[in-house]
Amino acid sequence: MPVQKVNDSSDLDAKVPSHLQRTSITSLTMTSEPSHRCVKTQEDPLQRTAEHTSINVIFFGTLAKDFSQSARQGDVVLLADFTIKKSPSFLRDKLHPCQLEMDGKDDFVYVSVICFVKSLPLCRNTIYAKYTYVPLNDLKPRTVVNVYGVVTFFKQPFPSKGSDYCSTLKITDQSDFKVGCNIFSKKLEDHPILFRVGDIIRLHRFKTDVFRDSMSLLNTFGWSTVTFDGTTDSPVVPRTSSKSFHFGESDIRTVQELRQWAANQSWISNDLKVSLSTVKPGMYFDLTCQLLAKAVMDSRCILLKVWDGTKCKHPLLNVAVASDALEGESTIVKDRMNLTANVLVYDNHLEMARELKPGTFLQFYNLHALLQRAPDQQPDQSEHLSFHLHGGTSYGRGLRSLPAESPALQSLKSVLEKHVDLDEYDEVNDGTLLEIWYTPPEAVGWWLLPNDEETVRTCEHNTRRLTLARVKRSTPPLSCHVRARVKKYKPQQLYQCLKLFCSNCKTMEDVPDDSAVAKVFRESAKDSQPCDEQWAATSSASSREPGRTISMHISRDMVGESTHMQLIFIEGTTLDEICVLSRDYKNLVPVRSVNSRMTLMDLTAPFLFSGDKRYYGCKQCSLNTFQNPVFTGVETWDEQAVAQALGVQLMQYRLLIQFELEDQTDTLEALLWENTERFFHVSAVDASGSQDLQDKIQTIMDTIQPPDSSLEERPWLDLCLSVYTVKDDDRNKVCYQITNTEIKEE
DNA sequence: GATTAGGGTTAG
Repeated sequence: MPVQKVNDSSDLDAKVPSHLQRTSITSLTMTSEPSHRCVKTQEDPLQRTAEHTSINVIFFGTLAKDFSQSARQGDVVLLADFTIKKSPSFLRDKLHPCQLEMDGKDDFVYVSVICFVKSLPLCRNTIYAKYTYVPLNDLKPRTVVNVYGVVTFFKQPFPSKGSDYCSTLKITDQSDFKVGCNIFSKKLEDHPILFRVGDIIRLHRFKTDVFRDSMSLLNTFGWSTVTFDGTTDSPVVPRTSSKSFHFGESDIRTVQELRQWAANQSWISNDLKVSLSTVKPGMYFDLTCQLLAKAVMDSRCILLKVWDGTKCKHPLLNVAVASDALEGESTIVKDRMNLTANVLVYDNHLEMARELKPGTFLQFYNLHALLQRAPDQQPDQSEHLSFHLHGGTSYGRGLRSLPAESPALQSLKSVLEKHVDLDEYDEVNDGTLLEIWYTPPEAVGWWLLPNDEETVRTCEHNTRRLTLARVKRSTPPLSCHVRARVKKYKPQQLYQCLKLFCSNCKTMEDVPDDSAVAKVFRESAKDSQPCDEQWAATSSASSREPGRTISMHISRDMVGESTHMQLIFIEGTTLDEICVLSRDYKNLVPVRSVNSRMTLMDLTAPFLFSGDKRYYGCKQCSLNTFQNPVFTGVETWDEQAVAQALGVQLMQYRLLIQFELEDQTDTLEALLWENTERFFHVSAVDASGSQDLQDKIQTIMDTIQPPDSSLEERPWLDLCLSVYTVKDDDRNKVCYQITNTEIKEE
């Protein structure tokens, strides 16, 4: 006879064959007449020790297989035609002195399938043992009981000094008695699933005892726990890792009654929820949040970057982590809005933190808010708020992930949804939302605007700060402000940033290198005879090289004037020689002789040496008025006056650097051109003759873009940008220039 | 197979 199923245990009675008589387990003895007996029993009844209400049943052969496939724990079964044997395990298991063996082909079993709930909805016509729950004020020492309670304190399971994890909790009920409870189990998943104070717990088969004058509970053989959210009016959903457990309408009622009662208790109703917007420095508090990113700091510390969608009133500490060490999304946008809390998780909590995946909802218990200074922060800057989950389990300190459907998360999720545009921002690199952050400080609070840039803007206008992505979408002409880092710059050889610029024809060219200039000098000095000009007084000397004469000419117009030594024309020197001479003479104009007439050198060479400086003329725009120069009416000869007298279009020294700027939204190439001298606090012409000033520029560039630095190591620049168009092959090309910005001086 | 803990702050 195979195992058969019926829908209701009351149907079992109808299945009892007429020749058999039903009996109870307690009345079974070794002398019972088996062929006339059948028993109705249920697995795992409650009160099984005292009256031997529990009996071991052993199935053999196909019956064993059928039964194991049909029956589950808690089912009511009808057994017939069994054999009664002495129980070999009686002394050990304290169950019935007998056991039943089912091995014959005539034996039969009916199984009444009762409903095991994994989740609601309930199966209504279920039958299960009548569990009795003892009010907490009625507990007697050294008994095994079932209780319901509201959790007033709990610790997440922690490793005990023994072999198991230990959950420690305290519960209460309508009697207002507080009872401590310890649960030991090797398996973490068997521990009660508790999220917060106010949760409701049902304990089955817990042993009572007295400890320090109050009752305590300890799990004992056959124990189980089920927990429920304590929120009134929320669905009563049992939380357990167990695949089968009893759960009925009376449980729902009990949970609802406890919820209602607890809601009016001061210890729970006064428990105000702390968020990032309400946390105060020094506080220990519980935080419900979402994990954004994590990074292992060292063997005893993990950084969790979290948010709860609320904006902290204190500046939040940002713990810098190399991007490749960070698991999870970039928090840059949320950092800027003071939405990201950096939580340092220590010691015993690492075991839990290691398993967490970004995106998970988290509950921290006894998190410590601490004001501290970042390592690179100046003492005069305000301290930032950091969060520490210290080692240990005092005050229930710990953390756990929360299932997304948890009622405790409903308010968090609705707050986070209001920031859904931030995620959108991350996806499309759109700067729209950053405008909140980029509005002027007085509008949003000083703490949102760091003052850690290497540059300072000098412009008067108060235009909004934009992201680079926004700048790129804007329509020129436009002035705007950006906060960006230097990704790259050109030229990498900084001496190449020094340019010659003709303000007349807008030609720009590199400063010729010395070898090119020296060549012009050599060619000019070759086989030349000193020129002979009526307007000039000349003195000549032989050089060391045969056939080369060095001549100096001074304008006769100037002889007798105080300025006569201010402008000297020199012929037949090498580049090196004129450099040496220029130390002693204010203005040296190198010339050559063409058919005995004085002529300027090829304008590849400087037309004027003045101390350390060399001045060049524009090849396109210089007029050849040297035939009849006029040297009167000039008080002080400078490069302008000399150029004018010689009919030379003076080229200006300029510094040109092309930056590749970068922020979290985009990159953009911007020139430092018209504003370069102000930016570096260096004049281009001075830099042309000074190694010190060139070194200064190099030092500044090494500060804003340290060699071999990662992006995070590079400082932010607060920049004023000018967006404009230039014609390029009849097409309008949009250009960007850094204007009104200076490097901060130390 | 007994034991573990039995709430009450790290000190980064």
